[in-house]
Amino acid sequence: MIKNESNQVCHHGHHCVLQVPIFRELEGAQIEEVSKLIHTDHYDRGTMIFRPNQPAEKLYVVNEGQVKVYRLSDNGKEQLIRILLPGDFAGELSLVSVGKHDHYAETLTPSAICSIAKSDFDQLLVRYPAIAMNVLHEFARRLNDVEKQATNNVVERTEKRIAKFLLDQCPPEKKVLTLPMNKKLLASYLGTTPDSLSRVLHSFEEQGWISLKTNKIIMINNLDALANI
Amino acid sequence: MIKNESNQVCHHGHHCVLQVPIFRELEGAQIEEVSKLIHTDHYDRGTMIFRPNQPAEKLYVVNEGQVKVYRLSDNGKEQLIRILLPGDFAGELSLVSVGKHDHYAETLTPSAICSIAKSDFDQLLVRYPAIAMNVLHEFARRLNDVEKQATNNVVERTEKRIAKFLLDQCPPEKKVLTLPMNKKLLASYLGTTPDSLSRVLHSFEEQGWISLKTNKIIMINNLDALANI
DNA sequence: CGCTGTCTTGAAGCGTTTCAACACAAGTGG
DNA sequence: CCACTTGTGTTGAAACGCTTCAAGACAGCG
Repeated sequence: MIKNESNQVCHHGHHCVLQVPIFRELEGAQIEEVSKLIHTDHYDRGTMIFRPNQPAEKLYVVNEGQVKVYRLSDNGKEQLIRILLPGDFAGELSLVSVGKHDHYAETLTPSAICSIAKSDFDQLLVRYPAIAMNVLHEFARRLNDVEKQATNNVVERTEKRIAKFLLDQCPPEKKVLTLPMNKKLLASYLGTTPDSLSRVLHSFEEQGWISLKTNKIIMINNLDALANI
Repeated sequence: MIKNESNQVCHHGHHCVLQVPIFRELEGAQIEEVSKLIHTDHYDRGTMIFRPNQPAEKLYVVNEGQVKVYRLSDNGKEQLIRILLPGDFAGELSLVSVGKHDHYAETLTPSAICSIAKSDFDQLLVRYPAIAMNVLHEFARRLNDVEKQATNNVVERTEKRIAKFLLDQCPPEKKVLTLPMNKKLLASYLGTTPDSLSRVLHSFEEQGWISLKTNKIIMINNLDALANI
């Protein structure tokens, strides 16, 4: 058992596999087998896991830490696609014939990341239908999320997108939320600029709907007002 | 064999199954089995296949025709998610636990659509890993498409998005493209308004980069100019 | 403590939408 | 087959929302 810089605990061997949701149904000897195919690496903060035009030959599963997946537009802007948390995976392009990544994956914190070669993973899927089903469900969930966000970003005003995000993130009954990333990234995720995001948040605060506690902690005072923007 | 209003041919029974890409590896008795679980319906133009808040209990596969899948934003705007062509499927939410649709699916032309109950489909996936793999690949491909378009819509200017779309649609060597939908829908797909789309297309024409032949046929005269906007 | 990067704030500018009015195309019924 | 109807496409002028840029405040981290 190892402790890395981010104070998260990492188990080697079998437990790595068990922690990953898509492998949750495995038992006994199966775990042994799967474990042999998986390789876990530890990365410092700010490490590039893969970049565009690199051959996509592995599937990556985040075990600990956070990884940002983003794209660079022609005009050089960074557009955040999503933040991977433990259990999330990336590199799904390696599952299809198009063999090149077209986005970046970069660690935000020190991270432990499992990787499986495409060929090995293909065999696992055939051998253990339960894994394939888990992956399928995860894909369906993500497909829905992305489609939802895509339409949102295009159709709704910036103010509304931000309000919606706050409501989504706000845990029920708690009314206090911690932003999962800094505001520069959040702005990119919401399809706006840090400048506009800052302006909107402060205007919400002026109206008394929220209170900005620290840079990453926000208190919601008026859920209804935010919902009705 | 039946001919419907759109002059497309529909085979009943086994052939319906064979036409669907995700079932392409099936043979002989397997086709028999799968065919029993699939029900094919014919719909007129403008029929709603499913709508939000309806329980999602079936997976739909388009056999013939076109189906538009869209969402309605709070402010009532229709945002096109995608157009389903023969072989494409919808209702993937029925694969995950969240049991409600949150978008609309409506036929654009007279269509033949296969449906499979969620429970039956689940069994098929477990029984025939090849089907699961096909679905997985299709999901990965779509996930990538949607993510790409989502970032595009947010980061790039309207002009550039439209130019990119034209280039994407333009068949290599042919330089003539037929729009897959009318301009109202296309505008929604590209995250803009019919007004703006019209303006941009006509400005492209004024510069000599394209020629608007009919409402749905466009000739590309200068690929490089469009690519370098 | 001082450096570096992030966050904030104002003023100016630009792209895009909106609205209304008209042209046009497609589909319907006499 | 033509006139009618309905919906889609076009065009201009005005208004709006958002980004941009620059400059300063602040926070995090060595």
